[in-house]
Amino acid sequence: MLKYILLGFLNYQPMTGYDLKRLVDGSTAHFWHAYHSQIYTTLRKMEQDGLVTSIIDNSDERLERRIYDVTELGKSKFKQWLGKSLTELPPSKDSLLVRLFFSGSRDRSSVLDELRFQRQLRQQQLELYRQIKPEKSPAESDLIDFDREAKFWRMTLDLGLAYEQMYLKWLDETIAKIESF
Amino acid sequence: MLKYILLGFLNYQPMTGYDLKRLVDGSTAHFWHAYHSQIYTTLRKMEQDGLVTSIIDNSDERLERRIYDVTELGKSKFKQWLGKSLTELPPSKDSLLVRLFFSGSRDRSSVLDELRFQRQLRQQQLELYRQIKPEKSPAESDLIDFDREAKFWRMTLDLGLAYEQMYLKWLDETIAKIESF
DNA sequence: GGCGGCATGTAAACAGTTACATGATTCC
DNA sequence: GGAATCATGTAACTGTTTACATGCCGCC
Repeated sequence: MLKYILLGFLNYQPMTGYDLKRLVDGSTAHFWHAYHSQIYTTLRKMEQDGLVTSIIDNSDERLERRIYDVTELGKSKFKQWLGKSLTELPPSKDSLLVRLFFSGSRDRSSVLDELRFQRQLRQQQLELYRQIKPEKSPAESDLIDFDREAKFWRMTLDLGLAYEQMYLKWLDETIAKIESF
Repeated sequence: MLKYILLGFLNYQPMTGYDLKRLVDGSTAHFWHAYHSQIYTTLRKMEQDGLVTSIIDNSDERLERRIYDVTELGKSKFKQWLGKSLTELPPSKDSLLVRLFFSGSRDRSSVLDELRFQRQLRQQQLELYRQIKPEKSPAESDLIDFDREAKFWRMTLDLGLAYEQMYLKWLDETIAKIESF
């Protein structure tokens, strides 16, 4: 999956691993995050597979930057991937729910502390989403063609917002339930 | 993570890999799914690590069933894990959103087809959740102590229901938006 | 002088997925 | 007779995470 995210961004412009990391953090991280280590190794793998090429930029003298660009093969594989619709629900994984599921034997206060802390984090995440303006940029404004692109970005952000609000509501209800046990 | 789910279930009763697979499918799969292959290999790994023991049951003659039971070490590791609260938001991954994010270059009809199909799947998932009654059982009713346990199970199910409803609403809105481009 | 951020990567471990494999029983 | 489900597992691969590693620059 990460492979396609990187191809997707490289379609806009050649970039370094670090640029890609920032783009991912500023946009797709909310529904697909990646560590820098994975980005660098995936780029190397993609180069071996002929999906991207890289050149070393020494213009800065003291720092070597490897700039990646997508190849024709990369472009076609990306389009191929976009062309094949998902036919299943993406599986979701939520370790908080796993923990709650098995919390029958835990102290009430311990469970409540955990849920209240998650509530804080969700609230912060919601504020963060609210500050994002897709009209302006996904961290690197001028890279991307913002007619159609921004609309799709906006839609994914809308789900993020709805998700956090739903989650907060559920946390509040769940905390209240446990308090009244 | 799967390790703790398996320990959690084995705390109720000794079981085979297949029993665990069914329990997972009938309860935690909505927030943490696992393939049978992973369950079997994880159980072997856990046995090596001393978290569980297994005995081979030949009572059936034609079929060898390996029955796993949690050890004291397994029980204590499980409690230790439950004791350490999550301090971060569990990362979420949703490949549909990745695809939508990069759908600026796609045909409108292709995106719409994909979203409409996801809508169907989400609707089915919602119906499925609505049929689940935690009061009755998580597939194997008599295994579990259903005072406190069922309440926590119910809470995770509530999130599943809220999630599907939120997702359906977002899909409807998003489909409408794309239709009106 | 120390800290944080920029910028790059590798290595090892762990987790998860897909494919292969077998054989019995039950339902149509 | 064939398909589906029960029931068990292994092997190979892919993907992800954590830890290790380095060195510069700018700020306080």
